[in-house]
Amino acid sequence: MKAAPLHERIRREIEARILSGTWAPGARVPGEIELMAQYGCARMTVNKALSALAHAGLVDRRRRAGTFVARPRSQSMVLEITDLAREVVARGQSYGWQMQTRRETQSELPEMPGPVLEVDGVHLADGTPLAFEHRLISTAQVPEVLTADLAATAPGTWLLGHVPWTEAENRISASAASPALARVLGIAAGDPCLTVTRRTWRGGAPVTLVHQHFIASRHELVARFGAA
Amino acid sequence: MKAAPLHERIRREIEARILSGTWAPGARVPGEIELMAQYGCARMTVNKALSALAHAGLVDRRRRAGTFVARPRSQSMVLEITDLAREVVARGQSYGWQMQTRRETQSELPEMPGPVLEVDGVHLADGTPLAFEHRLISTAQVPEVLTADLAATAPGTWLLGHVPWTEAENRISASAASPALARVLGIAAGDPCLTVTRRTWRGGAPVTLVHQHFIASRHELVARFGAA
DNA sequence: ATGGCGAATATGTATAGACAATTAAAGAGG
DNA sequence: CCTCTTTAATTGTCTATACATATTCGCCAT
Repeated sequence: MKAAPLHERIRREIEARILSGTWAPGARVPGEIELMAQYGCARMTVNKALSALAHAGLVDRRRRAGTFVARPRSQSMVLEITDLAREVVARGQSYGWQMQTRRETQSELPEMPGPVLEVDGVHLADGTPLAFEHRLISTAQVPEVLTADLAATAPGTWLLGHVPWTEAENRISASAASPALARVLGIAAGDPCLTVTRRTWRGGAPVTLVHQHFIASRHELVARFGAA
Repeated sequence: MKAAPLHERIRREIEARILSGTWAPGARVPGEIELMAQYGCARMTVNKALSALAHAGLVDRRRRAGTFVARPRSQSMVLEITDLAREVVARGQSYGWQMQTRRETQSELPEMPGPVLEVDGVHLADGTPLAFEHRLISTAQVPEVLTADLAATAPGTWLLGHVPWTEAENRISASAASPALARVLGIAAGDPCLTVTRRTWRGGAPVTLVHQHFIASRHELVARFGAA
């Protein structure tokens, strides 16, 4: 067995009763004093357990009123957007990156104004195209990127190892491949593509804006949440 | 101003220094004793701040070694999969649900065996089709669903208000509409669709399995993370 | 009934101290 | 130079206590 800390044990036992439905949404959870007596420990210990549950959104806590099982609201899930290179390798395929264009320019886009490095390229899995990527990187925010060898390392991979982000936004959509996109990916025009548009900021300032167009038949995004 | 608790203030100040790049990934964060002296508070207080940062993945803590700024790994984002009805209404459109078939049956699917309620239907936004949904709900896990009026309330909405989940998985992909799907959605066969397949479990037992096919031009998924 | 007001109560925050667990680093021995 | 052992630094957990803060409840006056 494992010697789980007490606050962890308390947390898990309460969690189990909530998830099993023993304590229905809206039901009252025993107060800190009560649990403290029940487990024979200090209030700080049960407080830590209950605070963790509140942070996870499993319970609502209100002063004077008490602690209650939260009613499920939205399925907020963790979507792990890992590095594409890592993801491909994890699937047992070989990863490749083919940079096509790279130029420094001045962006006029309202969502990312100023000097940018613009990079286009194709991600390959086992030598065949997987996705086309068009990316802008703010050189004002990330001047070091100008010295990076983005022909050897995909920009996403490079950024992941060098720049932390504070805010990010992903938009996921589907579209039919344009003739130009189809040519680059080696598919037929009109074939469905999964498009991911990702913007990241650091402290309010835009860092990068990327469009990735995946060949629909070769890629899907998987988001998981919960116990392993 | 706000009267932020001390541990919150400490957390935010450290967080700011990490995100601004003042403290680079791998750099050492002052130890608890040092911060304790710096802020003139008890160790539990700085511990709470640092623990929160560790929980959020911003720092790594190792006994004897110290606390270090974590190097960014994967962009793990929170993808809010809200209820479709709510989402449509939030966009200022009217929401509608049109159930098409409903039958109790025995599922042979390995990922969801046993007795299930099978529901097909179309989600409407402003009266026009937005997505087709095919759903299985385990009646062993959720017997109450048999008495729910799923013609009036979309099954997703009903489930969200009645059943908590412990584990869930989303798969997001793109595909071309089959003739049958195109007919139901009122689009042309071959038009791109965004497909979301969601499975949820409660304590290891499957609760529901749903396929949602969105008309690509009318819907995209948005995932956000970070400060408002 | 109704609306305001005070008091009881549950949570939130913080302190000071103690011991346990982990493990990097220094030192001892070969 | 390498390996094993010891040491010590640092985080992890827990206690017992105290006061702060928000909010519900009931009392009281209207």
